[in-house]
Amino acid sequence: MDAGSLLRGMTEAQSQAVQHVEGPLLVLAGPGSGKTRVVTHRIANLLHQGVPDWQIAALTFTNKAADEMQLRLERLAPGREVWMGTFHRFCAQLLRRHAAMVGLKENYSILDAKDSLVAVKRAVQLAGVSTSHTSPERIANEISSAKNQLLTPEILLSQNLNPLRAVAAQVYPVYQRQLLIANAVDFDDLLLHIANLLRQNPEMRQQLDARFRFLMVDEYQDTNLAQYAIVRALSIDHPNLSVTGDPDQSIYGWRGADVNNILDFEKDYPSVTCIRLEQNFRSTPTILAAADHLIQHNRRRKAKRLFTDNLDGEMVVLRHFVNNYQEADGIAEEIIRAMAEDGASLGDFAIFCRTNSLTRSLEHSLRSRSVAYQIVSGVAFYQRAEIKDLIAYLNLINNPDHDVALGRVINTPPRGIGAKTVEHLQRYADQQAIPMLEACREVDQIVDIKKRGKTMIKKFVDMYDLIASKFAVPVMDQLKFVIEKSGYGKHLDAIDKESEGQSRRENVDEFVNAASEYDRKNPEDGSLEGFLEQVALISDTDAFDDSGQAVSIMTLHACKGLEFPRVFIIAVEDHLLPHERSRDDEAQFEEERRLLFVGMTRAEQWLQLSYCKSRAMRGDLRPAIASPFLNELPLQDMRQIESTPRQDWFDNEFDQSSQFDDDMPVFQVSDRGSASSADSSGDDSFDFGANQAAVDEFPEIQQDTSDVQKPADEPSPSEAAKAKAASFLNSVKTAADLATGASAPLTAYRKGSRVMHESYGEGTIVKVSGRGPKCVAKIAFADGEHDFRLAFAKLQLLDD
DNA sequence: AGATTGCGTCTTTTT
DNA sequence: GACGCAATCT
Repeated sequence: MDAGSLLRGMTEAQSQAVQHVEGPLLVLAGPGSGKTRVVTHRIANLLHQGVPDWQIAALTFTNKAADEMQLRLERLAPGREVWMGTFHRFCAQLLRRHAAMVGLKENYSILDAKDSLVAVKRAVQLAGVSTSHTSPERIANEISSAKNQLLTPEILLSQNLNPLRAVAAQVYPVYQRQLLIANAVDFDDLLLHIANLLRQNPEMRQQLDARFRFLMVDEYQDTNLAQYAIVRALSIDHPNLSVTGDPDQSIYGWRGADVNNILDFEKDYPSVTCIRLEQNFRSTPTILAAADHLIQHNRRRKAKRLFTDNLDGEMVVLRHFVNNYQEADGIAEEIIRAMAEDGASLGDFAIFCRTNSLTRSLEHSLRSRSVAYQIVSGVAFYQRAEIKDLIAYLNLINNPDHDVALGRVINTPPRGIGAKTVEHLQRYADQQAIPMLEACREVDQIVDIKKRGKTMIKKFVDMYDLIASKFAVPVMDQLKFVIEKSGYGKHLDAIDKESEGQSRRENVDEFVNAASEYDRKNPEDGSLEGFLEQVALISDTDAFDDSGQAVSIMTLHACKGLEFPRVFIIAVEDHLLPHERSRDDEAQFEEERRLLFVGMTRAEQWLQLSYCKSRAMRGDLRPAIASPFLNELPLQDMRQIESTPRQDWFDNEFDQSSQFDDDMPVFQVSDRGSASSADSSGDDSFDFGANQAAVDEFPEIQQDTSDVQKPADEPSPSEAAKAKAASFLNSVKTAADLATGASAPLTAYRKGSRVMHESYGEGTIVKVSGRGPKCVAKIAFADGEHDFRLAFAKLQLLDD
């Protein structure tokens, strides 16, 4: 491809950016302004100008963004290999080469957030600090933010201001020391170590600066101090740094991102060329105007003018619903309607929400209508217990010092090595400052461990040596060997037999496939180490499949960088968007506004915002209030749809005869209103108004309730009991919704079991009898009919 | 040792 | 609703 055709169809501003070769470049790119296109074309142009592949590196925040760029570049400049990837991957690979300089070995492991929390907990114990007024999570958070700001343990100790920081400062050095012993790093360390290396080794910095002569950073508004330091250090002798971003899309302030990095870029590099991409090629003018209207309300902001030549489209919809179930149903219905009438396809739709927990009712509604969906960043595949277990085995093989991994597998499957024994092992390891596997090998030295424990540990070490002896074979073979020899396979089969539900074995098989896929892609340089690195740095957002025929559901954070023809944003309500934890601080409040801005600007043709009158959260039905952001939209130009209230059971007279009305739609059968959700009645933010009325009106029901929940030792109903009664009524309402002949996805507790979510899949309701706590529904499933009883707070499967 | 159960706590966003 | 923890049972 020649230089001329690289510019075809580009605006003046775009082609200027593409043609920029030497010197710092700042591209302020509004949403949908063709930023990725500009970046990839610029890389192609650099190559065309004779810049060697290896002198260029493009840093992104997600693997998906990197893959997308890679793909597009391949079309522009086939066969050229430019390094593209996330900040974390970039640092991980550099660190492999220079591990020794920070006291690590090159086979170091990367801890994910969960693993790192485990390590922090251990460090808290060892440091001997009290967590009475804080939690390991908070401490971990504090350490993480310290790392993001490039603060060493020493600095943190010297400037302890608030009590939480002071505690974190005590734990931080202990934690760091343990990570070194375990030959491991956490996510933040990847950046921190590299930033420190670059600062402390001028020679190495110089070399790398020369090596990565042309550096590009995407989403620059989301860089934190560590990332900033790295980028700057690599652009001193060769300041061919090009950054793209949009201050209005900065949504990671909570993670240490600093918008000033982009706002002050011109100060850092006075000779910068600044280009603004303000023309939007994505959305209709109506959508763009609504988003622009909103973002104008941010005070701390660089003024920007967004415009588009696109044709006018439908009005933005602002829709109100009675509750979240209706909201979910309404969206599902709209999707079905748009597909039937407007020729839309499943992949056109996306649903965004503020928090992950909001996806639940959506799932129910879509599944019950057989609308295919994918949840981006839901319960992650790699976070499932069985997958994490296997990864831990592999980690321990690759890095025998990995204590977190050892802690995870030493008694999984059960090998008779109990908590007490592990504790003794850990203490010994801490004393000797050695990894725990080492301690296992020296188990004879540990006086506290009984003979039986010693034998068990020796057996475990033998097993380890066996599975670790297969080093340097394809990862898939290694994995299969582990599954067989560790006894984990048998263990899994036992579990799968025990609980009929989803098969863990299937997940494991999928993981084995992933391993074989890795082997196939890396026939030469494939190694366990590489596989583990890839697995550690993969994010759930990356699993998003845009070719698939499915509706996409994701958080507002996950939607950045994506676009969809039709977008729904749900729960635009106060305390959710803006989130209650971000309401008080103005900077955070503005970030919430940007979050909504990002969501709105993903839409190409059609956009709906919705909010509810009440929303079920944590088992309780809570009143919801419209988001203040809604008043900042051009409402007169939008289509507002009010809810048409369904006959809600507790909104009206309690009419017993109509309880099992056959026409009543089935909403959701679930275990709403759990017994543990009590004691919230004292809280002003809870309103049991409607339910409370029912409680007062039907004392006999309340009597039933207290019978079920408490063995008659409480004389008069407390506020808490009333609240429990209210949520109980909620459950009864659910039973009332069971209409004969309807089909419903059913999730239930198995009687007497702690197993949550025993899913029975789709079933048809054959018969409903009784009511209240005695209500029994007979439901036919593929494997036959089962009776379900709605007991207090739980849907129970009766004995077979 | 291991399984089970009840209880208390926390629940935003993620590389 | 999810999870960790501690008390209790098998």
